[in-house]
Amino acid sequence: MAQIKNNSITSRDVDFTQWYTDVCKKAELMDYSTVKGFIIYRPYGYAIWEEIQNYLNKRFKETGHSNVYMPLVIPESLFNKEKEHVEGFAPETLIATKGGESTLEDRLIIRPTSEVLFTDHYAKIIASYRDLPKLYNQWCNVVRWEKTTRPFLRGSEFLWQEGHTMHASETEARDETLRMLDIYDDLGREALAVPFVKGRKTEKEKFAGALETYSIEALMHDGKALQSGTSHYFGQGFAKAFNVKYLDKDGQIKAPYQTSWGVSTRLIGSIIMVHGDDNGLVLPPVVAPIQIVIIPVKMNDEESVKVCQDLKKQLLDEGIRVELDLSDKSAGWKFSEYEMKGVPLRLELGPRDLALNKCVIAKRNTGEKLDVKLEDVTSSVKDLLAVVHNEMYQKALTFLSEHIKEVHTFDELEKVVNAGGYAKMMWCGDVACENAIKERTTATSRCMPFAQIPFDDICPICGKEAHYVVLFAKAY
RNA sequence: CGGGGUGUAGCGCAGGCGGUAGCGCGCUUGGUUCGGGACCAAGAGGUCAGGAGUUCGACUCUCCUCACUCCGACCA
Repeated sequence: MAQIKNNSITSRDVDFTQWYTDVCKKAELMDYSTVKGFIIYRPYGYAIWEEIQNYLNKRFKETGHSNVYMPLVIPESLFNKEKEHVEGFAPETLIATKGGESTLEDRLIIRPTSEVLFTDHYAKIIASYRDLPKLYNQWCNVVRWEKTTRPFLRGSEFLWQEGHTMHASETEARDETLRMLDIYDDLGREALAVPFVKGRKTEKEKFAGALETYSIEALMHDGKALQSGTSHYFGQGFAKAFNVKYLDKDGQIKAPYQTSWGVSTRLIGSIIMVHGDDNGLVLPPVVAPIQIVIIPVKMNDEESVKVCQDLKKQLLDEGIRVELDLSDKSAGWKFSEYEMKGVPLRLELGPRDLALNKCVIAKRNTGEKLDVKLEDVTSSVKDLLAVVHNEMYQKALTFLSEHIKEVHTFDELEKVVNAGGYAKMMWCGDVACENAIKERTTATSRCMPFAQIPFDDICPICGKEAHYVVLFAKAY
């Protein structure tokens, strides 16, 4: 009945950082490799990523995007064409300088992002307004030479998708930027059970080379924010730098308007830190590699094993990701193991259940155990998966709303960000105020939320007139 | 790049006075178990991170190097 104390992981409230690392490893999501900052995505962790891919690929294709694949390397000469972009990424590029025995004249940058490659390619394939829009996406890995690394949150290499699009009009490109941000928001609400704050980045925080950057921000259990996805509007900057042009209907040569957008395996970190507890991972059903695990309580009881196998087949037929664990570990060990791995539902079945023609289904998120008649298992499981998702989302949403607080003074802001959560502040728009906040509290501006409802006239930092509602928080 | 920490069996850790290494978990085999991380028995498993120095002798002392990890500055 009672939750067993799990000695193998650190408690969340004792040391959140250690808890996070413990979960990543003990739930078998990843392992460290021999190269710093490069992790091994183990099958269970990679499967979560595959479920995220499934969701997004469906949405991307519905909205007219095609998947492509670009090279891993970017010639340095090409990379240098867009100035702000270069300055933003130069400090963290990994560069290949040698091919075989010969030194490379034009060094090859391992892509940190692929704006350059896409734009260069677009210059070749776009000639007419009839060629627009171009809606491409790629799933790949990128490399950024990070100083400090943490599994899924910040790695020298990570997996992501990057969409890159070209449009004939500014309006269309701006719409695209926001449409994709909405899809990310849907991903959070419908699949990850993670509520995001959507908004625009300040000048200081926006992407190198973009005119505008929008982001989805999630709030972790320890009160720190995590930028979980971004969508950028580039205007014609890259297009002009890379000489992308087309002949419009009116006979004029024009440069197209560009966007890019991406989410990465960082989302896995966000799932872990939003939903996890002291017994380990808690996975939202939509992306859980195993949605329900069946555990026969008495291993060598032929009758219950047979019923378990029948139930497994029924669930499989309904498209539910089910696993039946017939290994010779004890039932208690299995309970703990699948809790650690965050499996949303567990079905227990033993002789005592069989006598009553029922089984027990336990919900990972609440620990509740329910008696379910054997003939109702399939329909109950479907319902329960939906219930678990909703409960997880609502819980996270409540936590988020309780951790957004309006502040009117610097002291209040400091108190809020130190306690964990977002300080909602009216801001003048001057980067000097952002810098002052960062210096004193280490918190940064996360975004200017779309719902801009002013609640004060002056910026508490400098005392000048305030124009924007901004959220500040300590962030990963 | 600055500051700390750790490197001994797959994992987590002991160890010492300088004399060539041990515990727990895990793993293998056999048996008994099975409703919240079962138990018994028998096994396998080690260039003590690397290099140099001191010494008759270094896993232990000295110096250097490397790796990983955590905290800051930078980023998804």
